[in-house]
Amino acid sequence: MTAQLTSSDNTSSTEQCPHDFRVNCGNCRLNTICLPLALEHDDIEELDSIIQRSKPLQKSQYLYREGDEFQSVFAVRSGTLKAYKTTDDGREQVTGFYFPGEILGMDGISNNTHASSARALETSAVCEIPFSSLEKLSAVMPSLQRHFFQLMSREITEDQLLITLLSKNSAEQRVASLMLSISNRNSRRKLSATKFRLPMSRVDIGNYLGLTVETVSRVFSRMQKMDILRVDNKEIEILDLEGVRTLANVGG
Amino acid sequence: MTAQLTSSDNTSSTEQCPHDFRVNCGNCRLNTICLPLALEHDDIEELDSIIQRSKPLQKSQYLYREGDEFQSVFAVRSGTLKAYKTTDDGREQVTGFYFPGEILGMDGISNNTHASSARALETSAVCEIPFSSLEKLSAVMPSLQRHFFQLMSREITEDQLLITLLSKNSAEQRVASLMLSISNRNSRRKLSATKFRLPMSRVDIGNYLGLTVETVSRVFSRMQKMDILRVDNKEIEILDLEGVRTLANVGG
DNA sequence: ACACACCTTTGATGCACATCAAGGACTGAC
DNA sequence: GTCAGTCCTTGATGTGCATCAAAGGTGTGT
Repeated sequence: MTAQLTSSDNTSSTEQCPHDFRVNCGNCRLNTICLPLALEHDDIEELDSIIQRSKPLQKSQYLYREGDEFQSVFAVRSGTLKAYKTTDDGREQVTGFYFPGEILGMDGISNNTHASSARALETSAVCEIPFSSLEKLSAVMPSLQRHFFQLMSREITEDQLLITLLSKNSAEQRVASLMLSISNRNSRRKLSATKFRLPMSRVDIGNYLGLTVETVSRVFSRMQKMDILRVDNKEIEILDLEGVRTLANVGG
Repeated sequence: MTAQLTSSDNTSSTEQCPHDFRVNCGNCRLNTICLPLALEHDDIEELDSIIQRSKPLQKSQYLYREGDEFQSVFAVRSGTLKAYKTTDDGREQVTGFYFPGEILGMDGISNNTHASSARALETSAVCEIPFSSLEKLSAVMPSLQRHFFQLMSREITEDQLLITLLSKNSAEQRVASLMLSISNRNSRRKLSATKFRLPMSRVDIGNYLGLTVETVSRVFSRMQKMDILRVDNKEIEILDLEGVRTLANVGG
């Protein structure tokens, strides 16, 4: 990982608390994920100055709700959030899970209104980035403008992947794909790609993947019998990464 | 519709050909859809100067292919295009249909590579907007920057709608929703909201909606029996718009 | 330590849509 | 015009996942 730009005052104890909000972009562990930018030191400070950090969200607290006025996008600093829409007949559709370093809320730009709700799956801290400031800053920092175009474009391509998954793939392919996705996002954060704790419930997984809880549970059981996954409630261990990949693509 | 900004040289015969590429943004019939901007006359001319117009695409010709280097986004001037991804095992997933006034290609920004392919469903004309020029222009035209952020955000919210549709809704709800979507997009272009010709095949519809051709066909037949739709091959007439809306939301 | 609410698993049954199959309609080439 | 190819429709059958049902597990607050 790249060198810290500053050595600030929060190296007090053994390690900084992941939910600590007294951290700036320059010394944030996640800045290579959230801001893979060729920014000058001054630029980072300028960006840093518009970002608001606040107290962590507790589990199941809302970050924003569908219909709220859109003002900011958010970067996850710690924890996990889910975004979801409520359908006309009152059901939920989970549209994404957001891990540290990832940005959410961009679907609110088009109508100045959040198109989905977001809530914490566990205690989580976020950085709030007021969109109007971001727009102004983007106009004078071409690399920031480009970065946000790219972020939004990535959101589109990821949604397209999910569309394909839902439209064409079996229950096993869907669950295997999600496990791979989480695995990849963990390794990007230098965490284990094969052993992790799921922050979301089976209900949320099923909801995201267009399956019922029962089906998700059954798929996990089958994958255990195949010896490619070990499941202990929310603790997951991928025993055969290649096997999961095959299952995700070739399908079963 | 708003007044034309200029009266140019292409009012020759009765009406300008819809595929004519010698048209600029100022006098384009679609500019209230494509560019609902508070742009000054000079700004529109500047934007106009970066846009490239070329010969129409014939049916089934590619606009771009998955993996091509990304250089431009495109605005549809006439005709219809479909965008689709090819899955690992060689199947197609249609991710969207694009009608006149709509923008496609934005999924290529994130990796400088087109994430999907786009081809014409019928003879179609497009405006090519080189992205590098667009970026530069956006930095000095705040309303243009905002417009593109909004366009991309809208693409995200529309993908989320499709995700919900695929994940939660029955075959009838899906088909009814697509008919409504086409109806709405037609009326935005001052065309009939109840009578239109489908530019895409049943295969494409099924592919987009995650259904087989047979199911799409059967749903059309059922909707005819219910007297809410008249289907004659690709000619569609919505007989009971309220009925279609109910079917789309409440489902059946 | 207990109780209560919620989450997860497993089994039995049913159904919506896929698959397989075949005939008919449209389209373009010559 | 007619032929070949593609597209669309309809019917018969099969299956993957939803639904219904119930029991065991997990965590939390007191």
